Amino acid sequence: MGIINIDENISIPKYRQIIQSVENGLQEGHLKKGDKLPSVNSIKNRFSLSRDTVFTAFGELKQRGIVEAVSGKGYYIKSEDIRVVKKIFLLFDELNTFKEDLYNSFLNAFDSNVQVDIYFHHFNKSVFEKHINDNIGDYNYYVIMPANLKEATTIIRSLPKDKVFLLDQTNDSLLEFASVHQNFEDNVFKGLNTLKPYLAKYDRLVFVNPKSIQPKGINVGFRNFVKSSLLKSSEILGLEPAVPKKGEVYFILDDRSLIELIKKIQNENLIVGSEVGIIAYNDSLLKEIVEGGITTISTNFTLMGERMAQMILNEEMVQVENPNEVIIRNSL
Amino acid sequence: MGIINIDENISIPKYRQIIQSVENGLQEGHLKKGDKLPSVNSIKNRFSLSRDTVFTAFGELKQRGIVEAVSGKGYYIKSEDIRVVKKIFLLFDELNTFKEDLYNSFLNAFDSNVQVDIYFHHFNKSVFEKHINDNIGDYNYYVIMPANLKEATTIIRSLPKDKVFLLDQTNDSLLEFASVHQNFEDNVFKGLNTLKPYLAKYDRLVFVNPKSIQPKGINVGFRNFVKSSLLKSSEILGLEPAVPKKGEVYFILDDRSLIELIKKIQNENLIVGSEVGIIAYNDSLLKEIVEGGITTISTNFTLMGERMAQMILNEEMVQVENPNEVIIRNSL
DNA sequence: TCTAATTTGTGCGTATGTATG
DNA sequence: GCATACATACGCACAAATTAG
Repeated sequence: MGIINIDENISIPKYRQIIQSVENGLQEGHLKKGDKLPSVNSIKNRFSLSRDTVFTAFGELKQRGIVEAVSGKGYYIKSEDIRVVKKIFLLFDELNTFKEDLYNSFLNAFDSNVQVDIYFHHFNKSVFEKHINDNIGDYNYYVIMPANLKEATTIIRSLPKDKVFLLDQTNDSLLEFASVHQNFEDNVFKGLNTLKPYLAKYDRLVFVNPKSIQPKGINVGFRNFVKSSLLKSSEILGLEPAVPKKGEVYFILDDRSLIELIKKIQNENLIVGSEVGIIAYNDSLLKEIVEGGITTISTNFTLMGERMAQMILNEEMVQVENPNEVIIRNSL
Repeated sequence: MGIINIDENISIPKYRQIIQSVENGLQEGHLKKGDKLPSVNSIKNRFSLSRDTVFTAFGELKQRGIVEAVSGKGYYIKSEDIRVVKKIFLLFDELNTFKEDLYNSFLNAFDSNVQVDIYFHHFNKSVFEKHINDNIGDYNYYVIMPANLKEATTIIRSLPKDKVFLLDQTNDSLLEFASVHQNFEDNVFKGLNTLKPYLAKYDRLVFVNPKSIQPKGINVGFRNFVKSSLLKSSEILGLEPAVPKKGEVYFILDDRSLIELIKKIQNENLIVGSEVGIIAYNDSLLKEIVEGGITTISTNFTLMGERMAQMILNEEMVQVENPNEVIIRNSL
C-alpha cells in the first residue's frame, strides 16, 4: 500500500482523497519534510485518473504550504505542520446538570482545530444505534456513554476499536474498549463505609432510587454495604408516599428528589444532620450550601472530562477508573 | 429493474414514487449506507421527467437525512433509517442548567419520527457561522439562539426565512424572524418594580454582572429601574473583592456567583432576608430551598420549549414574548 | 554536447452532476 | 420547463526544467 490511496466508489471527491492521503501520511509519520511525493503521472496511471485531478490536489497542498513544487523534478514535503480539523463524536445519555462540568472540561482541553459534536440517546436503544450507524466513518474519535444499554456492545463493535472511548459507565462485555468510567459498586460501598461513623446515630438507611436507568452498580454497592454493616434499611422507588421520620438517613440519587425530600423534612419540622440524615450521590453546586451543606458520594466530573480528553490526545487505549470523592458536610 | 421505479398511471405523485423507491430499496436491503444513487439526469431521461421532479424527491430525502448530496459527484445514502420524517436543527449558545428544562420540554413535544440535533456555538461567531453553513438544506427547521452575537443576522439570512425560529433572545435587526424570546429589559424593570416594596428596608442595590455575554437588556432594565426608583446602587463585575454589608440587596445572574455570595454572607454572620437581600435572575431547583428560598425574576424555560415546539408544529411565524415570573421567597 | 525520458506547468475543450432562480 | 452557474473529472497539446545515458 503506497502513500496515496483512492477508492473509486465512495462519496469523497478523488482529489480530496489524494489530499487526505498526504495528510494521513504526515500524521502517521510515513511522510517527513523533504520527502518526494509520487509523480503526477505515476499517480494518474496507477489509479487511472486525469492529470488534472492530481494537479487539483497537489495545487491545494501547495497553496496550503504543505508541499513544494520543483519544476522538472517533482513535489516535495515542505512542512509537516498541517492543520487538520479533528472531529470528535460525543454521545451522551441525557442532558443534565452533571454533564455541564463534564462537557465543558472536555471541550476546554482541546484547541480550536478540534470539533466536538454532541448527540443524546436518552437511554433509547434505537436512537443510540441510529446515531452511531449514521456517523460511522465521519469522525476521528467516538466518545460514548453506553449507560446501561444491553445492546450497546454489538452496536459499538461496528466502530473501529482504536477510535472508541467509553465515558462514565462500562461493563464486562465492553472491556475491549478504552474508557474513563466510574466503579459505581465500589464507590457506593466504600463511600458508605467511609461515612459509617456518621451513620451510628440513625437507625434506618433509606435508599431512594427513582429511575430504572440508573447504573445497577449503585444498587449492588448499597446492598453489599447494608449486608456488611447490619444496618436496618429499606429501598423505595419514589418519595411521594414517604414521610421522613426521626432517625432515618436517606441515600438519594437525583436533585429533584433531594429537593422534595428537604421540603418534606421541613414540613415535619425535623432537623437535617441530627434528626434526619442525607447522603446524596453526585456532587453539584447546590449541595455546597443547601441546609448548610449536603454530604455527597461523587465522582469528579471535571476530572473525568479532562482525563478523557488527555486519553484521546495521547491515544491511550486503557481503562481508567475516575477518582471518587466523599465530601462530608452538615447533613450527617 | 433498477432501484428507482415509476408508474405513470397510478395516483401517487411521481416525486413520491421516487422517494418510495429509495425507501423500499433500503427496507429490502438493496441499498446500503454509502451507495450511490442514479444521477438526477439519468432518472430524468429514463422516465422522461422534469429535473425538478427528481430534485423535489432527492431534496426531501436529503432533509430527512437519508441521502447526502456531494457536489460534482452525486447523491449517496447517508442513513438507512427511514423512520425519520422531520429533522430539526437546534443551535444553543452554551450548555447550562437552564437549558435542561428548555431542551427536554422542547423534545417531549415531538413524537419519535422527529429528529432533533443539538449544536453549541459558545458565543463564538465563527463556530456559529460554521454550524449554520454546514447544515444549510439538511433540516426542515432551524431553531437558533442568536444570543448577543452581532453578526448573527447576516449569517441567519442565508437560511430560508420561513424555516427559522429564534430562541431566548432576539433584537431589532432580527425582527423578520419568528421567535420565542425574553424581553430582558422589561422583565428586569417590571420584576424589580414588583419587588419594590421589599426593597425599602435595604439602602443599596448591588448588581453583580460577571459576564459580558449576558444579554444587555438586563443591564438596561436594571439601570432604568434604578433611575426611576431613586435607589442607591452599584454595579460590580465579579464578587471576589466584594464584602457583603448589612443593608445591601444583591441582584445576581448566575448560580456560581450566588453560591459565592451566600458563603460570604455566612462568613460575615449576616442574615439573608433581613440584613442582606438577594434577588436572582433565572429560577432553578436550588433556589427553591437554599437559605429558605431565593427570590427570583425568571422566565419559564419549560413553557419556552413547549411554545417553540408548538410554533414549529403549526408553522406560526410570529414573535412571542415568553412569560416572565417573579417568585418571592425568603431572601427579601 | 546532444538527446531522450521524465516531470512540472499551462491552456483549452468536453462531459456529468449539483445548486439556484 | 428552462437557463445559468459552479464543482468534479477526464483528455489532449505544448512549454519548460531536470536528469541520465
